[in-house]
Formats: sequence, structure tokens, C-alpha cells
Amino acid sequence: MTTETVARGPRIGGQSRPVSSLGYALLAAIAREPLTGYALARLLRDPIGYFWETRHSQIYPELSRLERAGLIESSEQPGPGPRPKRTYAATAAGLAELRAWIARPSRFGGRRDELMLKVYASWLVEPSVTRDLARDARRHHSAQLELYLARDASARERGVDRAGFRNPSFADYLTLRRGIGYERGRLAWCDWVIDQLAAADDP
Amino acid sequence: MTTETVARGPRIGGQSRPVSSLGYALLAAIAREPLTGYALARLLRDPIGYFWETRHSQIYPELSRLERAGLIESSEQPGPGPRPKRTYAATAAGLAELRAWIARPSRFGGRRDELMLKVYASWLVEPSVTRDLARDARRHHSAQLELYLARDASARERGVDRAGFRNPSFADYLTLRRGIGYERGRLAWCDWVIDQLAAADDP
DNA sequence: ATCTCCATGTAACTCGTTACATGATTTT
DNA sequence: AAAATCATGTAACGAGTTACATGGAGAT
Repeated sequence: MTTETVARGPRIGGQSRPVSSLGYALLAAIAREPLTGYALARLLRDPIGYFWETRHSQIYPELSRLERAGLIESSEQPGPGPRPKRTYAATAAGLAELRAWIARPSRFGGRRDELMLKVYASWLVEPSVTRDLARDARRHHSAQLELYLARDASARERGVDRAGFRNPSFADYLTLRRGIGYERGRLAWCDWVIDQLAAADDP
Repeated sequence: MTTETVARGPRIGGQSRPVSSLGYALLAAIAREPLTGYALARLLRDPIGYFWETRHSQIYPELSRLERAGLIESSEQPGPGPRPKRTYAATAAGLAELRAWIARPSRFGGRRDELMLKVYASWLVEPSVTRDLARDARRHHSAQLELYLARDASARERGVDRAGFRNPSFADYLTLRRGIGYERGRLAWCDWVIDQLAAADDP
């Protein structure tokens, strides 16, 4: 029998718990450049928010935990409000942990799709309710797609699509391309559903 | 100044909180046919689990809450284990609440995508690590797509694609089509990333 | 005057996951 | 003999949301 060590993050202090997904999201942003909690909150709306959401009330405690674990370090400056402003930078240990996490096998899942849940129950309501549902979703995904396409165009103008895998901007571009694919897929599905509804209406 | 009542679910007992998304997921399943907590747990792995995940430990307390709110009702039968088996059925109030929820505007969001988070940080690692990441994801989405396509074929054989919007099986079919679109989109993106990596390797 | 941005935190709560606990029947 | 399926719950904790709290600088 061999003693196996489960790969699940650092235990620097001897008892700290493994880094959460949010922790890795913060680390990934800080790894690019030093940031304040406020700036992180902004990134976690856009663009990181497109694949990992949170609120500032979760960010500040998580930053403290990451610092206690030695994965980031902070410096204080005079702040605009009553409290000092704190800027966080990644440590060598933080970068190492982030790299190790990327290489670790991922759990596929974490699905939470309210629209599909509603569609699953849509047989209970008038087709017109389902139609409104699909139209509403269509509007949302259409607007989102336009935003992403504009960013894609600007990225290409800047030559980001040829920047290479070791360039952070290229990593952004990879996620942006998936965003575009996602919105297009949803849009097509909405159109198909609306089409099905029209076909069911007049025979 | 007018007194506005916010639409956020029933307050039958006078102090019950609004129904959670999980509550609606359970209601949507029970609305089709009476089910036990165990059967709900199975559905919340497959097929509901593809857009709303949970564990049985969350299901049992939520069922009690829904029953206390009068949205479902239960009957006891002798169970296989030490405790009696409990089968839940939707009440008229439950169906009404589910219908009202479908018509209420949805928040688009609830994104949690670990793969994209890793890709966002992928500039930190060797391209070979990113390649392994994409290949692993590709395998997963490929298997998932095959499963969905098999179900699609069997649904079409049974004529489900022509069943109409008031048929529960057709609602399943609508979500299945989205599942297929999703997996195809992810697969295409994985292939594109792997392609980009190959192009970056040899010039 | 009011709004938005910058900036940081806490309190109270709900949601979600992992582990514990039990036990008969059926399948491998 | 061991594993899976059916079946239901609780305990402990971690993750996530909403609301509260403060306050300067700059824009409308």
C-alpha cells in the first residue's frame, strides 16, 4: 500500500484549505498585473465575468486568504475613501500554483441554465409564453454577440489573433472566440424554437 | 408613491421565502408525474442535470420547504430501507407558481466555466499543457455529443420532433437540441484551438 | 444637487458540497 | 462475496448573494 498525496492545492500554513475556483480566477487576473480588489471586481463583471461571476463581498475575503497562503502579496497606498487602498501582486508560489492548477484534470460541469429549465417545463404554458421566452433570450444573445464581434474586430486590427500562446491578449482572444460561438449557438437555437412555434401555429 | 408588490413567488404560510431555482427544477419534474426524492436525484443527474445540478442532500430539505409552501404534497408508502418512502405530487398552487415563474423575466447569467478560466491563464504555461487541456475537453464533449445524438435519433424515431409544444417529450427534445448545439460548438472550438497550436508549432 | 466612479470592508443569510448514517433487495 | 440500486435523512462546512456602511473626487 502506497501513501498517496492528493493534488489539491497548497497547504502553506499547515492547515489552509485548497484554493477555490474563485481564488484561481483572482490569481489569473493578478498574474497579468498587480490589481486592487476594486479592479478585480470590475474584471469579474467583464471580461472574466463571462465565465466566472462573483461580487466584491466575496473578493475581499478571498484575497486575504490567498495572501495568508502566500500566493499573493499586497502593498498599501492612501485610498480615496476612509480606508487605505491595497494593491495585490502574484508571488512565485502563486504563479506556480496557478500553473499546476491548469495542468490538473478539470471537472466538466457546473451547469446552471435557467432558460433550459424553463423550456423543460414549457409544455405547461401557452406556446405564446414560450415564444416570448425565446424572443427575450434572442434579444439578449443578439446584443451579446454584437459586443463580442466588435471586440473581435478590434482584436484582429491589433493583430492579437497572431500574437501566440504565450501572450495574455491571445488568451483573451481564445475565450472571446468561444464567447462568439456560444452566443451564435444560442441565437440559432432561439431562432429554431421561434420557427417551430410558427410552424405549429399555422399548419 | 405607490405600494408595489414584487413578484417573487408565493408566501403561503405568511413568512416562507421565495422558491429557489432548485425548487422550480423539482417542481418542473414533479409536474410531469409524482416522484420520490430518490427519483428526483436521478433526474437531477440525467437529464435535468445537464442544465441544473444538485445532490440528494439538497433535494430532501427543498422538498419539505415546497410542501410547507403548499406547492407539492406527499404520500407515504413502506420503503425498502429503515424509513418510509415518500412520493410527491404537484398541487394546483404548485403548477400555477411554476407557470408564473416561466413567464417572469429571467436573469441571464450563472456562468461557471472552469475550462475558459484555465484558458484565460494559459499564456502562463507551455503550449503543450494547453494542448492537453483542449484534447481532454475535446474527448469529453465528443462523448457527450454522441450520447445526445443517439437520444436525438431515438426521439425522432418515436416522432417526438412532431409532438408539439404541449407535450413534455417535445420540451425534452427542445433542450436536447440545445445540448447538441452546445457540444458541437465546444468541440469545434477545441478543434480550432488544437489547430492554432499546431500552426504555432511548425511555421 | 445628484450621479457615477473609486475604494474597502462586514453581517446575515441562502445555496451547495462532502461526509456520515442506515438497511433491504437485486445484480454481478 | 461484493457491488449497485432503491430509499431517506442530517451535520458540518464552504461558496455565493444581498444589504449595510463609509467617504472623497469628478462629471452632468
